Amino acid sequence: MRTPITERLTEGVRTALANAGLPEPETCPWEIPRQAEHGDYATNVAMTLARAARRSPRQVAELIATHFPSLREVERVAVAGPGFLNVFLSPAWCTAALGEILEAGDTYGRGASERGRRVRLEFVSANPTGPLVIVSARAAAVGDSLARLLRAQEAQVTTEFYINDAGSQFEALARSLEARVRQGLGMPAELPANGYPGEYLVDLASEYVEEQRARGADALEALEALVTDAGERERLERFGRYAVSRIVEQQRRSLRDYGVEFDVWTSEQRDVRDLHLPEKVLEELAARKLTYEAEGALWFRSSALGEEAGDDKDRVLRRSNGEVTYFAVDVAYHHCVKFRSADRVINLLGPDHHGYVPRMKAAMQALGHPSDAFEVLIVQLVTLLRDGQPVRMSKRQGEFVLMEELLEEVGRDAARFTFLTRRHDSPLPFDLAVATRQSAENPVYYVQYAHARIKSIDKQVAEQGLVVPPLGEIDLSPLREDEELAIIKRLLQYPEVVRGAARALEPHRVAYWLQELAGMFHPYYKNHRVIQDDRQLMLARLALCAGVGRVIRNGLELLGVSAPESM
RNA sequence: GCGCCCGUAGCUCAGUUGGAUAGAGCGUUGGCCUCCGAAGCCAAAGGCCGCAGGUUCGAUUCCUGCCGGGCGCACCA
Repeated sequence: MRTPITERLTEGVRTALANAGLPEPETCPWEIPRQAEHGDYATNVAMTLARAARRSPRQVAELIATHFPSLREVERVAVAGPGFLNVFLSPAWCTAALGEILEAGDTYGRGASERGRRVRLEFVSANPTGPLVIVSARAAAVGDSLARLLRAQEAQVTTEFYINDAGSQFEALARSLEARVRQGLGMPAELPANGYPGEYLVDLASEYVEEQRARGADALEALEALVTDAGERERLERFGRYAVSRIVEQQRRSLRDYGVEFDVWTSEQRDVRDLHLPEKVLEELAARKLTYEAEGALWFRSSALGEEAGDDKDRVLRRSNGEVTYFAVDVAYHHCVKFRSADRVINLLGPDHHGYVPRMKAAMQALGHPSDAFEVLIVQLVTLLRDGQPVRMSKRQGEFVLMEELLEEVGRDAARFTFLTRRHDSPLPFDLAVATRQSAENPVYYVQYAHARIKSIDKQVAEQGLVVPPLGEIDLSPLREDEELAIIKRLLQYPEVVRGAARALEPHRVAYWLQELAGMFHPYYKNHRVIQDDRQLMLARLALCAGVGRVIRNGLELLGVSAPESM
């Protein structure tokens, strides 16, 4: 499809308005009516234009309809209700368009609505204090799909995982590992009060001790010297860095198994603090007269930034003990790094961070970035159930369901698809027992099954030795059934679904749409035979099936879900 | 108390930047495999779209208030 159908229709409307001597509308929104009698596409431009045209909506609609140019795509234009314009597509054009869909192949559905935009997309960014849990799986599914959607619209996307390898949680992690190492060396040690009790740190500690042991007696002695003699800074550094690198490596592996890879892994310590970016940004804010000192600390005047960006109170940038806050570091990072290589910054955060959003927006705006250039999507919690009973997920208590376990239990495709059947800001109950027990009834299989069925038809054709000419030579005109036409029209909507999902940052739209497409294909398959004696009809139907299969595959690709040939 | 998000079928959720007679899956009930894959198809039942106002030709969608639920309100990250 060189130009989406709605653009052609809009051109038609503009031409008609010009011919009728009526004013131009700013936009011409097209919707797909629920009922077939209302056509394939409908618009309310006439109603929005009525005031400026000083005519009744119906009169405007009539004028547009009578002056509407003849287009190959359009069979007729009708006026209905208070002033709707209902457009009926030409069946002949639709069937011919199927050929174009097949020709476009894996590029069908791509668009250019985000062309030239550089997007920096951060998601998951779990603390490096333990393995990934199920919320991260949701964030990963949403974030990865968003990246795919935006890329399908020619945005230049950089995906990023931010590692919080500094600050108090980092220190708690380092102390926890140190305690476990002491225990591994047979020394008395207790976990710090705010430490991480999980078993994985015990394993990590014993691996660390083993590594040193394997290097020889010297290394082991050096380790013992470290825990007994070395200063606090050095111990924190050694154990903290080791724990973070191992845990991040594990997180990276889990994500890769899940089909999610990041372009950039950023270290808070190395890429922000060590470069003294926080100090730089504090100076910049000070130069703009947006900071002040009080109670020994340095504050950001976030409450004084106007209604839109305003925070409800001022925020501390540098504590009275001289350390910069996490907030200051984050502001520095966004301003000095992210915005230097992007004009649009999108962060996926958990609901526990939503109070944090206003101050970040305020800071970004204060530093001169357009208010809509920095976006935060809150990914709601996943409440995990097993047979209806809540599964507690607390790292502190050491009882939680890992992302790896989720993948093992319900599978990558089912997990990703399930996460993408809800809006990101809607809480998601996920019953592990149900998901496994009824995995065959999961919506993802409904969609995948349609694809597998189509592939199976192709196999049948090959086994029966039937010769299928190249697509360009197949006459598509035998596709005359209502269901066939409806399916083709559905396929023609696909590029706009993708564009809409990318614009709204809502991958779930694609998931829903695919379910509906599969919901049209399955009954069609039941009611009409593809392989049959009428060779012309068979070839045309094979082409239709190929179109459905292609769009399902393209759509699932945007969700990061596989399209199996058989299942 | 203040702020953000959410109240749609028994359950879980969609509802296309305000559109025409509100949808799907699960669950329930009843049918369909000598015919390209039954992970499928067909049918039935199920709704004051939380409540009350307002804006509009038109509201599940926007505004206000109330009721009910979740979350956040650190010199933590």
